[in-house]
Amino acid sequence: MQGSDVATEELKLRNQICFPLYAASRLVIREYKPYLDKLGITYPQYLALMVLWETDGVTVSFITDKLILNTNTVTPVLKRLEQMGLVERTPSPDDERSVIVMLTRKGRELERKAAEIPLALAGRLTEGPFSHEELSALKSSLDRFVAYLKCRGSGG
Amino acid sequence: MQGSDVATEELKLRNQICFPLYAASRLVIREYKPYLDKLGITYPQYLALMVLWETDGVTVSFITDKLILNTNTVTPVLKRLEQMGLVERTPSPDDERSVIVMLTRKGRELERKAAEIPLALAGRLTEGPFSHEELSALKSSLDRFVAYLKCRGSGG
DNA sequence: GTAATTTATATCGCACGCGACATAAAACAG
DNA sequence: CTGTTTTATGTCGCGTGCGATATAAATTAC
Repeated sequence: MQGSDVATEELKLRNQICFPLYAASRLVIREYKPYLDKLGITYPQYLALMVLWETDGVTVSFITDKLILNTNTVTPVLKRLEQMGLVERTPSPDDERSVIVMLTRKGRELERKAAEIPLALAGRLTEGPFSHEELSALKSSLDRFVAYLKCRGSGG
Repeated sequence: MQGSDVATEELKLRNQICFPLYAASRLVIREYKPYLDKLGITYPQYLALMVLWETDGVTVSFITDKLILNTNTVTPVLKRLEQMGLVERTPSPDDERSVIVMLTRKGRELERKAAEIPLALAGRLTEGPFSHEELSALKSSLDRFVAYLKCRGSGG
């Protein structure tokens, strides 16, 4: 009977990890919202811009790989960023199938305005009851979690 | 200069916690998909049903509180579950504003079919390079994370 | 008791997120 | 070189997720 209880507990534990992940993800994005609103962008748009701020002039598939998202999600995001005048999309001369995404001057300027965001978010977390060690361990586990689950999508 | 570096590192750490959360959430939901497809339901629909499997005959706001979602998200989910014949929505006799959500026989029967899901997901995680301690610590941190951020939404 | 306010739920619009499918260019097979 | 396959990107449809707003019932103010 006791062995069964332990198994049940482990089952509960692993089952319940999924909902906290789902809830935490939405809640943290909600923390970003007031700062992103000031820039007039959404969180996925911010993610795409962060990729470009680190490496400008990359293909769509480079961005989908970094964000672990499909083309059918990233393409509309990039089109909206283009409509806002933050990026430009041009076919690659090397491979006409590929599309090169480049920041405009306006897109590069937004990086400076966005610099306050990680500062502000870090402040919000240090206000809370989280030690540096706990956040470090959390990030480390999440990174391994993502690395493990990532490859199970398109063949691994 | 070194003090500044430490600050920069902390900033990076806390900034980068958000993306792993976002990615992990989507990737874990993707792991659920094949099992939920067999039941013909989505992950948010599964969450709503889990609330009802634990406590049947509750109000819409009870479900929104449990799932930390707004009415404008939960109502369409419940209407789809109603269209599938899994739940029934009836105005509360006590308070005509409230809507009581009850499982149908079909909705209760689905619980047994869904029992394999946590088993299967637990299997997938134990296959991976995650110790019981790590998963336990991850869940613990996420729960505190959610509890901390939850109250900052509608007044705390 | 009537008016103003709060509360529970729902509607609307927009932006994802993704499965299924389409299209066009590159690579490959013969 | 021509036909097939693969690859990169895009379109379409559906189901969230949420801000803004609507509606109706309960509560409160007076």
